[in-house]
Amino acid sequence: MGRWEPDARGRMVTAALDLFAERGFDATTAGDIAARAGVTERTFFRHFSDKREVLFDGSSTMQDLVIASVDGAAPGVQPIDVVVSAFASTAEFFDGRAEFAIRRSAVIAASGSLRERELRKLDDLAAAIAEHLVARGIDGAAASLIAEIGVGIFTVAFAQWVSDGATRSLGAYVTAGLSELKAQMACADGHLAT
Amino acid sequence: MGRWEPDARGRMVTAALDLFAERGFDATTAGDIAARAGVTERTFFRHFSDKREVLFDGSSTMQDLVIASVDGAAPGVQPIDVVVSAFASTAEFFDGRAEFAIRRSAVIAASGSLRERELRKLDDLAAAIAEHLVARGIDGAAASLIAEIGVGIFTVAFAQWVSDGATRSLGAYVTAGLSELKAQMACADGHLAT
DNA sequence: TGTGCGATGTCAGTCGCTGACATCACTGTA
DNA sequence: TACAGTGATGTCAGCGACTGACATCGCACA
Repeated sequence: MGRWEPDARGRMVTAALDLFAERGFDATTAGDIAARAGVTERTFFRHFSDKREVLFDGSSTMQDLVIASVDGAAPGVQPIDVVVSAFASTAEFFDGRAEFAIRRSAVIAASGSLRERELRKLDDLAAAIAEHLVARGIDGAAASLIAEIGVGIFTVAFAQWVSDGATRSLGAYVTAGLSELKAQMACADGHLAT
Repeated sequence: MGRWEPDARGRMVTAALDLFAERGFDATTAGDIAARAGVTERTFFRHFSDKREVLFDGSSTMQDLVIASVDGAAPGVQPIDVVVSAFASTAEFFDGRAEFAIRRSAVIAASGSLRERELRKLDDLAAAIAEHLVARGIDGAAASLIAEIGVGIFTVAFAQWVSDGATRSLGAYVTAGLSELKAQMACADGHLAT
């Protein structure tokens, strides 16, 4: 896939993250990103379907990890544990990219437009999880609910992980979230609630 | 606030929903909506911050209902029950607008762009709920988690309510969702799971 | 009758995004 | 070595979303 200068795509991702952090998403033009990456605006849009997508280039990797974990779960495991374990399995991926993830997270949080795109990715992920839970024999409505709960736990866990500067593993926050939820539901489990 | 012809805003909402249903969101221009409503494109953008927002004109009403219910909950009630009851309290509002809600829901589901906006509104709602749970003395992390769970339950409940043609009250789906969740968490509660 | 004000219309312009077409760098083949 | 094929890139024209600036209209109130 070599071309003029190699890794045009990677240069665009870096340029975009830098520019969004410097000037903000709205004040950054697609042409600005392309120029800093040494390509044309048209080329930018050939690589990314829209201006936001440049920050979500690796999001399918996470989805693949989660889905693979769901599909690989042993039979008989409680569905909620299947999903939470699936999210916990992404910890290694994120722990190794903590610095990038934190910068990216700050940029996304600062833009309503980018937040919308992130929420959509999470919703797509929830739909995929539900689908694969159904394939495990779980009722459709229950599958959708469990998938949503899993995404909710992950979202809160991720925010805390970022907020704490990624000092502990993301996995710890995910499993703590499940314990917290069980406590809140007045289950016979650990008590972490306030 | 009467002007030339009264209720320009309402006319634009109706025109937009009709056009989106007929041609789809992407194939409808802001100018098309404005023309059918008898105003100018510029006027459309004075009433709505962007093309999508025309379908979310009443979304603050729902948020107000939920937040008021959270604030009005008796002290000592379990946080998860506070939130689920808050969502259940919107049932009357939606039951009375079932036809509109169903049409609107179909239009939104057909457009990725509109789905993103809806997800953002729900996320804003979750953030507001969490904030008001904190005001009730609940720990921040737990508040965020419970708010996310509440939104997840509501989302699934709403989808089922629409899917069933609004034959039963939305409230029934919301409370059933909570029972289902408790069952999934292996709590001492009703068993609705598969 | 006239004056103030808020809602609307008009116009020009930027930016996101796309289709169509030419061009460039590299690859394989004769 | 020369040449054709292929995929990524550059160029250009154009639509639609959105915005700022300014003129105008209709109503209320003195």
